[in-house]
Amino acid sequence: MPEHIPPSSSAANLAERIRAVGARATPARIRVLELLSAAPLPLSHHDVESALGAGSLDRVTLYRVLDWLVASGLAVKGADERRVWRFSLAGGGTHGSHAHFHCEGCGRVFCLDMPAPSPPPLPGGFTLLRAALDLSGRCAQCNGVPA
Amino acid sequence: MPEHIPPSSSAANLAERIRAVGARATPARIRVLELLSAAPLPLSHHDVESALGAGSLDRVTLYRVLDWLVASGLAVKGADERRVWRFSLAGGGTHGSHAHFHCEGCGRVFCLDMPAPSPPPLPGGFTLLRAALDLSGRCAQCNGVPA
DNA sequence: CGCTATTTGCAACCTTGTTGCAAATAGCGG
DNA sequence: CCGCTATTTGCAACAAGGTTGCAAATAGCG
Repeated sequence: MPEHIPPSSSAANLAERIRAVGARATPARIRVLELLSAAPLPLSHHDVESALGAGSLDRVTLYRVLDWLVASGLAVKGADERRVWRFSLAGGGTHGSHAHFHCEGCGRVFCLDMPAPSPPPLPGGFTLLRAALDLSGRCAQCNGVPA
Repeated sequence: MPEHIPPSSSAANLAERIRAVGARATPARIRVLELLSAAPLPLSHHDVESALGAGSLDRVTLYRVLDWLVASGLAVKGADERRVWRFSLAGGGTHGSHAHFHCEGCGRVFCLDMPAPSPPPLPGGFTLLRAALDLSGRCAQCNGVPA
């Protein structure tokens, strides 16, 4: 979720944003939010832990802070290709409509820019939150085509 | 992977297919293959374990059988939205064109009949094997709509 | 400054997945 | 049909990632 221009990443402003969702602006939350604001890519729990300096924040507290960020809508959580949870600031990119190509050879995922698929009809009672076109096959490299 | 007409799912034929890749046709492998053949959707390790009856097959053996199936090309492995590994028979279903709906509430997956999205342009050297439209949101039950 | 609900840290625990090794066995040749 | 050996299985132990309960610390109110 590359969103390189967060609204404001000063500690004071972050504290403000935290209080805005009705919670206490604690050092732990501010520091984690600062990190996420500065990160060009989604961070894993481990990334955050080591960026803060191991032991500087309890492992469990970090899990709770990250989950709280997601629950309060300040961050979003998604699994990467290696099934590691990664967190990034919310709001940034609704991510528009785009497709993923998954290579069955090397397992890498490529993002393709392409028009959104037309929203399909759903059974009654179902609500749609997200739609993704997932393609799979073999990438150029796995097909032996040089980059 | 709803492919309801697997090449052949009789135990004898599955044993044949296992020997064809140069390995021993053991009960564990045959039973797991049978399950995957019959499954309309990719199964998790846990799904298989409980379908076989807990304890009927050692936990570790099942991990090994599943990984062996993937290594030998009989099955494919992929992570679902909840980061759970799911296994399905390889090759079997070109799967036609249809979409999956993933409920973010209960985690269930529903198959929707719908026309295939038009095949998008791929970068040079890439080959397309499969295309799936993956929708997510909340199912009727999780929305409180009675069946 | 004092109070209380919210957060934190800790210790223990669960789940998922892996490793090493001894016992069982598929499938070969006789 | 029988024995043999490489392959599989089951077990026990371990490791990473994640969760829970509870007592101690503290943000932010008046």
